[in-house]
Amino acid sequence: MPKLGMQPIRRKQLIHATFETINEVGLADTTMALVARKAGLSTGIVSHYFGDKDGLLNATMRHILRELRDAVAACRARADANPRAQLRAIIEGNFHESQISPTAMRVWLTFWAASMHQPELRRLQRSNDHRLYSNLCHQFHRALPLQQARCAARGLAAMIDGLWLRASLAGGPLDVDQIRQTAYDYLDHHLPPNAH
Amino acid sequence: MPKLGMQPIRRKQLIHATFETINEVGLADTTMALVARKAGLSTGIVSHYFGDKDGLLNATMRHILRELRDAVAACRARADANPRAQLRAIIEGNFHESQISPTAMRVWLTFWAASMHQPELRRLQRSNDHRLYSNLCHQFHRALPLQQARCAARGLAAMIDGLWLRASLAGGPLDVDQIRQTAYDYLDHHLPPNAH
Amino acid sequence: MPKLGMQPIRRKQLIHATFETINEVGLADTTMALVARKAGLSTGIVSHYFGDKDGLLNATMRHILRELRDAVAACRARADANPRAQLRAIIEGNFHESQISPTAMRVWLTFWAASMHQPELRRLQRSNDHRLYSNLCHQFHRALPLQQARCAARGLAAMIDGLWLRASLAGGPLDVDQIRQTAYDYLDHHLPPNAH
Amino acid sequence: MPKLGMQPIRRKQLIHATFETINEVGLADTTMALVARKAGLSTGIVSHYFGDKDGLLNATMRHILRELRDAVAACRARADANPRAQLRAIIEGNFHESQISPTAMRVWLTFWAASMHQPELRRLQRSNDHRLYSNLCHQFHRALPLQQARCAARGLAAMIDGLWLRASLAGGPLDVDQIRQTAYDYLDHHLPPNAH
DNA sequence: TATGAATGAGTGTTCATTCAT
DNA sequence: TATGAATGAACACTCATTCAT
Repeated sequence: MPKLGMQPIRRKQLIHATFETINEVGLADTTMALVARKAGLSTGIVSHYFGDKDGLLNATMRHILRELRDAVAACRARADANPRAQLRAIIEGNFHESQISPTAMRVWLTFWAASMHQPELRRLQRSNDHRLYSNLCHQFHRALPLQQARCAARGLAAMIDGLWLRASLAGGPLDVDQIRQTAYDYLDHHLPPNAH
Repeated sequence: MPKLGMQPIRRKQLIHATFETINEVGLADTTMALVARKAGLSTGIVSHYFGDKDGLLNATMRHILRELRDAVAACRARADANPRAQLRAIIEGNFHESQISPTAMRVWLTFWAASMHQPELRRLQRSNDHRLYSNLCHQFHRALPLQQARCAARGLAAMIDGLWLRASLAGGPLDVDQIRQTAYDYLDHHLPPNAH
Repeated sequence: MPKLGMQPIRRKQLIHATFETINEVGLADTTMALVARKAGLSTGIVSHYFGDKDGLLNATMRHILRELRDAVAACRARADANPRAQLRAIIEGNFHESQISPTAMRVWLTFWAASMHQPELRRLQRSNDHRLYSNLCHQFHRALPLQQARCAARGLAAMIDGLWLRASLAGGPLDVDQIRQTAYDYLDHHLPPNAH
Repeated sequence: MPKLGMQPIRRKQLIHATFETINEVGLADTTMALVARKAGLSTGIVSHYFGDKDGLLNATMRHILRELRDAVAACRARADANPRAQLRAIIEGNFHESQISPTAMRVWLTFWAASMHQPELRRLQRSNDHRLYSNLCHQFHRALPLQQARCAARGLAAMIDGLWLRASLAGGPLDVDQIRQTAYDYLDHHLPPNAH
């Protein structure tokens, strides 16, 4: 018998290598040979586990979005149940240590751009988008009338994406506190002062 | 007998064709042959006017940013000189008719992503970024203390970019009024009520 | 604990799977993985039993030719000993039920074509060819002078192969009676009327 | 301006190189690089003129069939109009100098085999088949009742194909006279003695 | 100024084969 | 005996670029 249970290990290896490669040279210059070499594997193995290049890229994007979702969920679970705390937790999750590395942001933006012309990536992107807006809207609505809640949610969602966007271009290390503070500041201006 | 003065005409033709091609098939699938065909010209002509592919892409990005800058400048020129009106004019310019077509947004995001790994594009991008922040900061500072002005400017810049970002993924026609309203709403919450 | 006596079983399974695969997708698209899957076995097993791909193909061709030879021999054994009956039996064997399925004909022609550039297959093909000619010649010679017998044998051999060839391209079910009749008709024109 | 009118020249070069390559190494080992090298051109040029490999192979098969058709037509034009002469001319054309080189026969059979699994090649093959049968049938019918004419035509068509088939496997130079004689002999046995 | 024929390096992908288990 | 993970050479095809005209 061959070594069993290699599939999840190899998949993780390759997804990680893809992630690193995209960060280093950009999606346009990411070749399967480069990814395979970074993973320390042969080129043929990629097809074995992911079918083709698109399969690998899809899996990588799924992985990124799942990690983001998990980070947000973890922050929210640790936070109080009141709207302000939950909204702060969503912001915190989106700019959590694990998420805001320059690498993560660059790759995330790369996939966002790619999703404009690749239906499968687009689907993933839009469902992720929608979840963020939906969560924000729900929490705002606990403290604001529906119309205002929707407006505030749209604004905060845009700001979170915009902060990622601008951070993706920054050269040096990010000032995470400042980024988070900008978003918290939005909250302070949009939630009623007495809201918890 | 060579026709004289063709250079600006051909350059415009090719930049326009590049713009359209990127919008239709994405940067990854934009080949010089495709661009040339859309422009109704031969493949060889591109090298003649732009040197190589990068030259064409740089020129195209410059063209886009210049149009954005002009739109903002025009809006500001028409507006009152007071901070609120100027800030609204900046927002208005960024989401002006000429700028917010789905096409423009997609191409703009495409270049943003590409700029992460191409120094020349990156330089263009960052200087454009900086101008937006700088303008916002200056206007906010006329109504707010420096620290608050900077924070508000960071927030609004992020929101403007974020609104573009989210709009780039939308399938159908954009609700421009809603987009603009979201940004105006930010202003209302961050400018002192009595500021003009 | 290795199962004993699997060899003949596995070989039959794999040869049959090869036969079916070639018929379905053609030799060019016949991969070992496809054959193995059709046999319900793993890819590695083929090398185990046949060494390599050529070994499998050689074995498959041998199998086909053996079946053809057996079909002819069986028909001849059932027939009268006189030349006409023997010649008809040879024709009958070549177009016997077991041989004239569209599948068999396609695979047979596939190997014929392949044999042009593969010495081992070529050897098999030529020896088979020669046997057909030789048998025909011998029987014709019992009723005709040598020169005429040779000519008739060449003609009938060519006709038999040609009928297979043309049948291999037919789309629908074959009109076996018509095929056989065409060959019998040749006999009637070339054997002396009084020959038995 | 670039050199004009290269298209027909290059196409001929490449088709000829394909023909030679298939003859030498077989279709399975015919790579585009091999063909291009034999033509003294680069690999990219093939796509430029034929789209892809299938396009090149289709064009090559078309070329072969056209040459065969032309050879037959030329022989028939030179022959008397009576059925026997026309039938002999058809045989002569099919085994004309230009057609019966071992090379031509091998390539012809190669395409026949390939046509079993490639719809476009199959279409070409069948239309060619049908023309041969149709021509034979028409001429036989001038000397025989319809039913017998059809039977004779089927037989001669099969014999012609069979003679090609058997010749394709011959190692050395072909005995063309013997091949032709075998087919003429068929005629003599199937046409009424007094037919012209 | 403009063409498009021609190049050839580089890509994703396939697949026979090997081998540890 | 049997598996299937893993390899890497070979393939068809793409495309930016060059250049004779």
